Amino acid sequence: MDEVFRALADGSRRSLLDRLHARNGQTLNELCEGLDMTRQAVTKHLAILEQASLVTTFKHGREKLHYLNPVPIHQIGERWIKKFERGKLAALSDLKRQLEKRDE
Amino acid sequence: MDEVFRALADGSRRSLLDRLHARNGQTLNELCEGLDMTRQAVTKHLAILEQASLVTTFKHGREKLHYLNPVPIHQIGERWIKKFERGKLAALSDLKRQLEKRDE
DNA sequence: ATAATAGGCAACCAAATAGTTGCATGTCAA
DNA sequence: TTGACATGCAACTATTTGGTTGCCTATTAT
Repeated sequence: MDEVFRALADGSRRSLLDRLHARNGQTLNELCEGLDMTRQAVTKHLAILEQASLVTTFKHGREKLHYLNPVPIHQIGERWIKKFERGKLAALSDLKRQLEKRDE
Repeated sequence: MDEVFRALADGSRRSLLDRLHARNGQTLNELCEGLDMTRQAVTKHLAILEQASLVTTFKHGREKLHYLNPVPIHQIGERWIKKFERGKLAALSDLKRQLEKRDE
């Protein structure tokens, strides 16, 4: 879980995930296109995404194909976001109360 | 959005959010209790959470009260996680297909 | 008034991060 | 078979990050 959060912390990596979400199974070079970064930098980002199991790769000849693994993102939604969704209204009313108290 | 992801990347910060989720409106010293970190380190983490609008603070005398702001977490769920939720099944079947192809 | 308490500020440090360049390897096509 | 293409590996660098220590300020309680 920690690795997933760390992987998602970087905007370049999130946009790589976006690209794969738009078109799954791209090669490294395809993923590099239009990015203001060297291929090696992209490789490193993809390695971090792979370590976090957000991306899975397959070798096809001399090409490396990158596929999105949707499971970890789903888990963050289920195990983390939803937990804070419960108690959201209570937290909001706590905040509101304090904001009003401030103006007394 | 970027600041929120960055803030969530650190485990100590996520556990501070957990603590506030368990009991809202804690002081700095309360949030420090039991943590293997100096008060100043905690202060820095809280500052990052505050910058990302995940936490809002109010001064009450010499104490500083910390309140959870549930909105950014909710937004990540809505704007980010849900986006990948759509297409999740397609991505999973892409993955499965490639895994099977590997064993040919 | 003064001591204790709650927190703030700034300088410093080590390790991690995001990026680079240069070169090597493996695969495909002419 | 040889050149072009796709990717891998390693060393190096600058910046960011997570943490520390030391001291200062503001508020409360005795």
